[in-house]
Amino acid sequence: MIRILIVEDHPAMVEGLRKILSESDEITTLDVATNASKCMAHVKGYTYDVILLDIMLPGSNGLDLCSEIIKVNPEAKILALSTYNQRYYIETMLQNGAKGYLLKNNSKEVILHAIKTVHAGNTFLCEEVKRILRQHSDHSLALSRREIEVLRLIADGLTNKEIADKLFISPLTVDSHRKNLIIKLGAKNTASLIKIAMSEGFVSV
Amino acid sequence: MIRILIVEDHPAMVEGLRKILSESDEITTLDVATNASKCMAHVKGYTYDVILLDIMLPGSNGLDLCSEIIKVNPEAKILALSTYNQRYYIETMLQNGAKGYLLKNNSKEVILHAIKTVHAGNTFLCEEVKRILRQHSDHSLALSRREIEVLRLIADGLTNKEIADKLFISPLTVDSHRKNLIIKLGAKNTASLIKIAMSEGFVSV
DNA sequence: TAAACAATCCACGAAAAGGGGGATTTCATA
DNA sequence: TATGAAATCCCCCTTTTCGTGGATTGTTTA
Repeated sequence: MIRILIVEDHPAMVEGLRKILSESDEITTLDVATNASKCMAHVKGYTYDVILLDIMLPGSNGLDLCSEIIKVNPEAKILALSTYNQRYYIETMLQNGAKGYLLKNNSKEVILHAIKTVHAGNTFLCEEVKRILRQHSDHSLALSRREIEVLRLIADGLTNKEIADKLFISPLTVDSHRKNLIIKLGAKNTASLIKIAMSEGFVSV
Repeated sequence: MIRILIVEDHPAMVEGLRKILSESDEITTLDVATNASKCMAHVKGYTYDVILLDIMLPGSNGLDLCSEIIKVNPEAKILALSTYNQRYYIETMLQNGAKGYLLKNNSKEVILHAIKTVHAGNTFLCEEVKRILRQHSDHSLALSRREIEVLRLIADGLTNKEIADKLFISPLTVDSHRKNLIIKLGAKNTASLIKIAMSEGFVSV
């Protein structure tokens, strides 16, 4: 029996998952957590076979929560389940230790198959996610830590000078980062840079 | 018996809604549509008591679909059901004829109550949506048609001159729109303008 | 019908960003 | 230990945006 923890804050979604999971006699939904702290409380008290983890949670996000869970239990088999198909989310989730990434528009069959795959110790990515990861895997989309930091400050409306003051570096350095960001994300200027950054999930709404 | 059409493309969500609705003996789920064209086919062939309409649909969006449905049946009682709490979505949905707006994080009780309220001919907005509509209702967030048009072109990386050429107006006019947009949305510059615009839903990802 | 708003256009100067270079240091890792 | 990437800093010149002010012509609508 595969024992599941569902981490999800939409009641209707929880009902649906419960229903779908109950149709398989290999799977049982043991617990449901509707936010990060409840999730951690469950994870600290019990070892689940698979954790179904949503990305958007009230007051926190699944990306950080994933790291937290892995810190407590490095063996945890986390399957991300999200509406969001942003590349950054997918990559960060996998970097943070998730064993799979599943979009919510998948059928019940795919959902069940994903859970079984992850439980068996393998990685599961749904088709659309695979496609997204293939896309521009050539044109270097990998942003450095500092670049992401600068990017978010730009999105908040700070100028090169203001960012420089905040990070204790030269405005010229910030300008270099900005130019590199524009090139890396294939933007035309700062405006489209922000649009792309948000589409990819680097900057959250 | 309140006859429902669910327009939603996440199988698990559909299952959950079916389950929740089936718990009320006043409500029955007659049909499910997973995209806009299937929805229109259903709406043209039958008159539902309430239509539960998701905003994010494959290849189209609930905003336009709402107008389409109202065009076919001006009496349709549409209840928007969405993850998205962007002000623009809420306002546009209501302008386009929806009778209610419900966020997916609401409990089954609220969902059932919303359906009954809309069916009874009243408007239903969940608490968070009411709160969002109250916020900055003072500071004029209403953008004109032209402003939204210009805003989206700015987000795509076009300069004032390029936008001017595209819209057959003077670059100075575009500049005026840009400045007004920055003031109206309370941005510091174009970068933060785009971030806010996307957060509010004026520009989609 | 007057007021309010949308959409258009303008001027001037300051500030910021963009384009195209180049360079050094540090740090991880292959 | 050499290679490469990340992070830092620099120059020159052009283009674009920003901040301040305006003004006119329509079209709703209270």
